[in-house]
Amino acid sequence: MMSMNSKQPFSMHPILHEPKYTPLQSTSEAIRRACMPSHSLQSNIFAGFDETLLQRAEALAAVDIAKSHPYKPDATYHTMTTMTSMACTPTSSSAHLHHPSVLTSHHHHHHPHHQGSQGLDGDLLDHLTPGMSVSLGGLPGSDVCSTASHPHAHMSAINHMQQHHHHQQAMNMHPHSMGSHTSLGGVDSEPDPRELESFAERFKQRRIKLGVTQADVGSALANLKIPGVGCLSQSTICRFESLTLSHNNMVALKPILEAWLEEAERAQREKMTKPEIFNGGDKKRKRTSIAAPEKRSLEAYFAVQPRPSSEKIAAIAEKLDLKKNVVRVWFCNQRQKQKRMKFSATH
DNA sequence: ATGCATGAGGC
DNA sequence: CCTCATGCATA
Repeated sequence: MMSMNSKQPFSMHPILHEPKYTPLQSTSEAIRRACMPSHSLQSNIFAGFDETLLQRAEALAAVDIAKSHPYKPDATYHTMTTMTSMACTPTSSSAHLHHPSVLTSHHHHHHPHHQGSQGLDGDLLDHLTPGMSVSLGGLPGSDVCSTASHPHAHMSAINHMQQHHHHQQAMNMHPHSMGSHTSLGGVDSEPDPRELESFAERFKQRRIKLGVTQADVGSALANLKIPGVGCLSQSTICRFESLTLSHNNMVALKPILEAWLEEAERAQREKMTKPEIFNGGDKKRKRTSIAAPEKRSLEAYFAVQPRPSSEKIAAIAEKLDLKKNVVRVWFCNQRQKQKRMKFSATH
């Protein structure tokens, strides 16, 4: 996580695909964010609601937090409570033709246990502010993708198989060839976390050696034209390298990134000569920021009830003066985080 | 590097 | 409405 790859490739120009964006995003309603001075206890907003839980949660959280938490610096949004700059993230809504791919790898193996230990996510983020490699959008460089060029590509799923809650699972479906892994004895699956971890490390190292940013890799993936595989974002590449994806996701992505790496190094050998530039346009989307105090409350509620009902979410939203959907999504994301695998300790 | 968000697919 | 995989916007 703390590694930095400040790699800003010079000017490479691939031929890549175009940034496919969705011109319009959703989020229709506007954000009201009024200021509620009386944040403390003005409980009871909704009649039929059980506010006891909330109050207890807050109390609990207060204690918990107070007694032992340095807390994360993460919240850069200091205590300037709401109403500051953030505003709506409207960007209207409508179509969204994008469904990247759903690369999932089957076997879910759940580690029903601990792991992160972030009841309140204290160590979820120990990021140091790196300020590096951010070479998004625009020019995906990397001549790695020498040949072919073609605009967009994506969608299609390689395999989906998620959530099989209480059952055991497994079917098999794999992303497809490209040789990667074992497959010796039994089936081809090799969820071996150790291998994944080392691959991720190796991948990053070689990627940097190639002078390619995470964003470049993501874009370049489309050039591999692997059926069902389009490009990926810098975020995903970053998460892959830092192992902050679910195990299944790591397993599914590995062969793809492995293929890219192979191709990239091959291409590097026969060197470039395919100058071309390309650029993309842009669009905006605003990201909502939840202030630290609110975030603390959310964490408190989460500790007590990770899966609040719709009504509770509404009440919480009301109390914190956040949009209900923001709260709902926050809980979803929190659950994902709580669940996500950080192999480090799992073996 | 990560927070908040969207959307597909499942139940 | 959830889970999961991903992404945009940001710090």
